[in-house]
Amino acid sequence: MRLRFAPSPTGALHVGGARTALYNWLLARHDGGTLVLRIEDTDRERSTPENVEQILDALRWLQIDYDEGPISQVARSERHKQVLAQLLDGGHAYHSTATKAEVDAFKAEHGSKQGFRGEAEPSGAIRLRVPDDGETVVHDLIRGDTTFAHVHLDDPVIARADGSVLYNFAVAVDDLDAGITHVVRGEDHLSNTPKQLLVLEALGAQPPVYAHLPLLHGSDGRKLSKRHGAASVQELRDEGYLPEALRNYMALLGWGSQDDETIISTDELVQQFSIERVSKNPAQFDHQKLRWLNGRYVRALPVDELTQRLEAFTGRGGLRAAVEISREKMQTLADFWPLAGFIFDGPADDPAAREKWLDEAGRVTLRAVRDALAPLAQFTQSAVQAALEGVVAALGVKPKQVFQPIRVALAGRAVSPGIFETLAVLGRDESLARIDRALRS
RNA sequence: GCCGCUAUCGUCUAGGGGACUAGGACGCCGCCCUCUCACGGCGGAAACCGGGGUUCGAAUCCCCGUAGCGGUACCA
Repeated sequence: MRLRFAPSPTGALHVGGARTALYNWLLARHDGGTLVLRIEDTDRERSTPENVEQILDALRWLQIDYDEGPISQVARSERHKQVLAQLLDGGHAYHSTATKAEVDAFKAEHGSKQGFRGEAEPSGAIRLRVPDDGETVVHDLIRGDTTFAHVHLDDPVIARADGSVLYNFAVAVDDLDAGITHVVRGEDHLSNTPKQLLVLEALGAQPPVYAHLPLLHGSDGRKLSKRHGAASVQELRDEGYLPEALRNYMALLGWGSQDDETIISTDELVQQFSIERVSKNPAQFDHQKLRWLNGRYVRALPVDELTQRLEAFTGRGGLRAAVEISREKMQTLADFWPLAGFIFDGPADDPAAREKWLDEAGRVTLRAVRDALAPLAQFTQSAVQAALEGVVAALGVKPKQVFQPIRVALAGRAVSPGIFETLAVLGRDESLARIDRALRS
């Protein structure tokens, strides 16, 4: 199998494109095949080096690698010109100066169901000659056969008047030259496929096998865009998602394993993935489910590994102890600092929490807590726990009445990692200092 | 407008003629666990787009309708 991922560098890589890349990668790795990366940069207006770099960066982060490329499509313009000449010589294509208005006029005259047919002219853009009769059938691994009657097709422009080639032509030639056996791409290309097939047929070439993936939609059922929150791979990375979790989630968007499992490692995906099981209907991208799935992956990570990732994510060091006590409460890497940042930056400022838990009764309790903690020989989690449970028993109050004031004194908020763990991580001096500060304020 | 694709809980899906009183997961609701928040456990509400066929029998096959989406560029 020779597959390809062929993004157009007109913006950041979005999850839709990332999923297409993933599916191609999964198929290539499953089969021991080859994945070719091609950059479809024939739109010179919108294609930029920055966008190319963004795509490469996104693929690197996702750990989706490729075996050949990246190949720039414009770099192949000599070959494209050569094939263009071949089609012109063979009478399969012709120059035409017909404008959009003229095409519309043609249809008005011949009926809206009649595709445009032009006359050969000495100059102008180049159109592919579509046969008047007959049909082109797209054989699709996911959708079965789709028939396109030639009479409905316009003679497509395959090269601009300046000689530069257009997508439907370049794709067909490049896939052919790269020896691509399977074209796996979004369903938005299904209607383009007969044009590409016609180019290949004019060249007398054998077409690849096609598989058109269902499109990805946002939460409102419409095309995924900025409106739906993070839509690019970079944004997802910045929101603290793990690449392995994102791969798992994207795989599930349009595909289900036989036993309908939800958590599937990348290795298992490589083993199980098959194009035949890809569904035909569009899927909506659901941040909620991704968050949940990411939480599962976060919790499955060894503490050292998670610490390393969080240190890279936050740009801070010495996080291990804080990570250990807060990992159960995180769903994304971005959740860490709001939850545990107080350990390093000092207590947060939450007036509502102070008012509720550091009232007169809270302060009385906090003093008792201080007296119980100060003389501890070992300031370990278990020693702290024993001491505090002693305070609870001695005061005869609910545990919460003792723990919440401590929590607010240490963290400045009513939410934090477990209180025994937090005290142990902060250590005696810092803990007592924070308690004293709370009592003074 | 024309061409085409699609149609199972709110969402992602399992299902490929009888095993379906339609299963799982996210989310939601309730209970349990509990020092907060989470995690975890248990339970619950929630779907076969509509209409015709085919068949002894249809979520599954066919047709029509409807809806959504895609294409219809000298964009990709």
